Amino acid sequence: MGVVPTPTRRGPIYHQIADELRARVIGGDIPRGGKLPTEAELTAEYGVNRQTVRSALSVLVNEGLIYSARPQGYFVRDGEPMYYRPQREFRPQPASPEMDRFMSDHSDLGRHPTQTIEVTIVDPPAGIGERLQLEPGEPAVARRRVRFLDGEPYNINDSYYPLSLVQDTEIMKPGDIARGTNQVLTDMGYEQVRAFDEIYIRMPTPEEAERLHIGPGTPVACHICTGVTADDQTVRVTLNVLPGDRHVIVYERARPYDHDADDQEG
Amino acid sequence: MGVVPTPTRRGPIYHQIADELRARVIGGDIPRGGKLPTEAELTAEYGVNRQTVRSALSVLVNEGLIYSARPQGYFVRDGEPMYYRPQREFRPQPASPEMDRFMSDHSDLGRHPTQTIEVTIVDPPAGIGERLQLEPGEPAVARRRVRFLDGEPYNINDSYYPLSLVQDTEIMKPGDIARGTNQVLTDMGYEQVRAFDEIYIRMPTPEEAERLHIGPGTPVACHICTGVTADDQTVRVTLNVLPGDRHVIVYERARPYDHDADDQEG
DNA sequence: GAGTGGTCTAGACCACGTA
DNA sequence: ACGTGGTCTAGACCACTCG
Repeated sequence: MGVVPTPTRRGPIYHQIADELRARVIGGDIPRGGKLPTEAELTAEYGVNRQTVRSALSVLVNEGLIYSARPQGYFVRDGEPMYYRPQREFRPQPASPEMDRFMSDHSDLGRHPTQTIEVTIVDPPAGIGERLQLEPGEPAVARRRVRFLDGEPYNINDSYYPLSLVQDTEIMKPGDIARGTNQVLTDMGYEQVRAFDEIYIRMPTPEEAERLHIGPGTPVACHICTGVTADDQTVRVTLNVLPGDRHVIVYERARPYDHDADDQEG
Repeated sequence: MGVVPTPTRRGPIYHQIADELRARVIGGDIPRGGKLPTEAELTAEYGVNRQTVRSALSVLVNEGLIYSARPQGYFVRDGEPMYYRPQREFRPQPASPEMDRFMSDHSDLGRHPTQTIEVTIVDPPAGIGERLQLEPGEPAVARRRVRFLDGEPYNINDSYYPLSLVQDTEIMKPGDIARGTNQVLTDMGYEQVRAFDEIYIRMPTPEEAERLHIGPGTPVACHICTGVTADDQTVRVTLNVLPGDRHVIVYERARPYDHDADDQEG
């Protein structure tokens, strides 16, 4: 019944086929962006049913190693991720205050940044209300943005504010705010002096997958930033959703350190 | 042909079934840790073939929402992630220098931390050699650790050093180093004054999945830390692999900031 | 032994994009 | 028109764990 490529057959057939195809890809036999054999060819090559071949291929798709482009076939994934730099230090105002850092960072690189902004009053999603210290049922204002580079979605950036705080302020205005929303809050007497950052890693929800054009096998990082005033009042929660195939989160630490989860072993 | 649950049928049947089951889980009809109907029951309920039901369930498994525990059935995922805190600031030596931060952080919480350490001379994996500024073929020393909490794998922590730098030093010794490896390097005249951090998000390799007991639908964060001396010499690269279902990366920013990828919109 | 999910086969029809 | 992958059915055997 067909060629048995691995004499040491371990586990189900589709695992063996997936292992061999993975080795071909990683070993460079099939280059980046290259085309895999068709399902029919693999069916003949391994002498198994088409569904078995499909099971093997779906393993690699779910690993994010390959993708299918019907009806052209399966291809090895390619593409370098962008850099995502959480801001660590106080820095001077940018040259053009009407353009935010995302916009100015990327327009330098010859890429064309665009974004959509939408402001709504919402019942805050799970987790957001708690971080904003809202009573159950208390509404929040959501400034939702999707950012694009050269027309491709780059990330989701949704900021939430207590409605009681920002009602009838500039923050409710859809569209750019020249000063920046944090400055608006500062001018209102709510300067943020601390921020808590959390990064969760998970698979996208179907809604996120659609909003960001995320394919199978692609996780997202969920960066939640909570801004707090000197009075320990939470005035803002920002939710960033970053597709894993398009981002590297990078930052630099300028001071020496002695103890680090990375490398210290007492 | 069975009950059609959604009068507005969009897309393939297994998507519709997956959507309905997802709604049941998210809506709380099936609580955390609760059991889903069996494949046979769903087959009867929806009047479709078992493979169609399995396709729907595999969608939710790959989203990380449910898991299967044969032969008990499918269950809604549960479990709170641990905190992972990249160190940001200089901090004093811990009370017990022979125990690293991972160990002391978690023994406080009534969890039992353990780790395995293994030191080998290796041809550095892709990406590591470049970061260490090694010539092609030049070997590196790998200190590989897997850390456990209560016997369950928590993360992978592999540090790489140029062999030419650390040959015949304490770093080659498998097992704990009382001073800490960074202190050893400092005492050798290679104090690290800067570090570059990169976080990649992706699905685990099969080897990582096995080493860390990672189930389907669980992405990993890959935290790469590159330590540099005042002479711009790279003396260490650490590779952390964190399963997404067991970690939240958290940190606090103590200074105000005006421009931030999170929230600034000029 | 009974019931679960895991794997595999055989065959069929469809939607889609390219040629 | 053709070949691609996407979906679906029908039926079968297996390994495992539980009662």
